[in-house]
Order: sequence, then structure tokens, then C-alpha cells
Amino acid sequence: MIFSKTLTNWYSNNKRILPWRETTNPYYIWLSEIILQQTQVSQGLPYYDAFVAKYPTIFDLADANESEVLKLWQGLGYYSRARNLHTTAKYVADELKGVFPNTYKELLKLKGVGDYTASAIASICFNEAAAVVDGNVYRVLSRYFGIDTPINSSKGAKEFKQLAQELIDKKDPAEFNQAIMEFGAIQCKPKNPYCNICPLNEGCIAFNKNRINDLPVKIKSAKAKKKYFNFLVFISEDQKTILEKREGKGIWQNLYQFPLIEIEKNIDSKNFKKQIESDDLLKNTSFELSLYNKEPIVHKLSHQHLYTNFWIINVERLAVKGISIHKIHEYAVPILIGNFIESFNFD
DNA sequence: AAGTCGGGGGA
DNA sequence: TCCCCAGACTT
Repeated sequence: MIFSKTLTNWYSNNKRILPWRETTNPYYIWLSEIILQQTQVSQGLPYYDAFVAKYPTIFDLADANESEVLKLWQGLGYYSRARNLHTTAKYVADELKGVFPNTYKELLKLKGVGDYTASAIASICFNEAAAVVDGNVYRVLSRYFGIDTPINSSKGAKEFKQLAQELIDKKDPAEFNQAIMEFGAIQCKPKNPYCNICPLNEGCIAFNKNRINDLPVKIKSAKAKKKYFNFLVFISEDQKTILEKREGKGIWQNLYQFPLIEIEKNIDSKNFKKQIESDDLLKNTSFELSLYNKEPIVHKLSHQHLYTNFWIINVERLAVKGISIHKIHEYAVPILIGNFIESFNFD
């Protein structure tokens, strides 16, 4: 009770002013929560504004094409969020007449909505006492109560969820949930938290036992694997190039890229030219090949490090239909491709 | 239970 | 470098 009251009191004095805090409309809350998954507020905020501006209602979002949604999402990462966002928008608009489910249990059934997001929407929009447990909550609870169960274990997930559920203020769950998250983000932050001015330091086990830097405990994940990407940037005399849609599983699903040749390890110009001469896009054509980047461009994802080359290939005409170079900006591309397009300055 | 899915930023 | 971020989904 003291814990909860102290948090909400801190929150009323320290909370940031954010657009999704001015509403309880489930469409906007849902949108903000999807955008903010694994994403810092400062990174997600401009995307939230852009989505609200372009799609003021869930019907507007439902009426869009997926490609259009992905384009607006470009650069934010975890693109399955955008695909699921669109799927759920169509479902709620078409099947539920635009009315969002109003309980934790029903919200959980929506694609892209897990335990955290269902709890957030249920509490903020419908005043249901469902406790949120995000990265901030794990940190605050593990420190204050001195819990060393790994937060990314199934045991930890259960334990922290139950604890948060016991602590939540049942009279104002929305305020409590947002307070504990904001407290974790601003006050009880991962590195160099402000323990000396913390209103909870007296009862904080980690602080009193000098274990702030040991908590929360997290099981380390495997190291990223190296991959070697070679993109073929075709340029024809009639100003066309080739973009392909990424299908199937794996990263960047449904985004566009230049034709990709993935190899075992890095390669020099002469060998690469020999290797691609027999490619369907190049056989029976003469072409000029040059490597755009002197050194491989390293693009780091959570589980892969991409060592990337952009090969400029000048041809008279393309072997396939291709797209006009001046329309290249209409396609949703991974930021790795986007950065290249920008620096190459096609048009 | 472990892996996969992005990109940016802090120390 | 390594870690973290208003996590969810697949294997």
C-alpha cells in the first residue's frame, strides 16, 4: 500500500507529457502500446504522431494496404508488429464494427497483443485491475524486493506477474501501471539510477544491500551470427532498378530490397563478378560492376550481424520489368537499404 | 525453454 | 563492446 501510494505520488509529480496520456480511446492506447513494444518513448513518439495523423480512426487503418502501413512503420523495426497491427485493425473494424474488446481476456486474443499489452489496454481504457509487467516493472520489483529469479525465465514471468498483481492499486489500476513503468524508465533506470533521491530507497533491498547493479538478473542470449549480404543495385539506361519483396520467414518480411546474394564469407570483386555472371538476372547480358562501399557495411541486429556490400551494376536494359528509379522512395525498405538509397542519391 | 524478430542509444 | 527498450510469437 505504501509502495503503491509512493509510486503514484511520484508519478503525479514527475510524469512526462505524452500524447497517449491525453486519451483513453482504446484505438490510440492500443496503437501506442504496439509501437512502444521493445521501443523507447523517444524513438516511438514520432511514429505515433505519424500514424494518428494518417489514420485518425481504426477504420482508416483498416482501409489501408499493408504495404502502406509498412512504409509508415519503416525504420522502427520488428515489422511483425506492423503486420499484426494491420491484421487486428481489419478484424476490429470489420468483425467488431470498430468496437475494441473491453476485457483483458478478450484483448489477449487479438493478434500482436500479449500479456503486457492486454493488461495495459484493459487498465488504461477500461479500469480493469490487470498488472502490466514490462522491462521497467521487472527492474523496479526485482530491485525493491531483492528478487534474483531471472526475468526472462518462465518462472520469473509468473513470479513477477503475480507480485505486480498483488501490488496494483485496484481503485486506480491505470495510474499504478503507468506510474511503475514511468518510475522504472526515469528514476529506477538500468544504469546509474537516482537512488540517493529515490522515495523508495528506505525499503529497497537492492539499495540497502548494495545490489543495484546485480538486479534484475537476466539469462544471457546467444551471440549474434555473422552473415554476408551482397545487394545487386541494377541501374539501366532507361533509369530503372530492381526491388524484390522479401517473402517467407526471417527478417524484414514483406519489405523490399535489391536482389540479394548471400554468401558464406566476404568476397573480392573479381570472384564476385565470376559468381554472378550466371545469375538469371545477368546471363547473356553485358554489365559493368563496381562495389559502392570500400569496406563492408556492418548492420547489427539482435541476432545477426550483417556484413553488407552494395554492388552497382550498370546494364543497357533489365532482364525483368523492374521499377523506375524515381519511384524507389515509395517502397518500404529496411533501414540498411534506406540508408544506402539516401546516400547514393538516386534522383 | 529457447530462438527469432530491428533499430537506436547509453555507458 | 554490451546492454536495454511500455514484448509477442514460433519452434
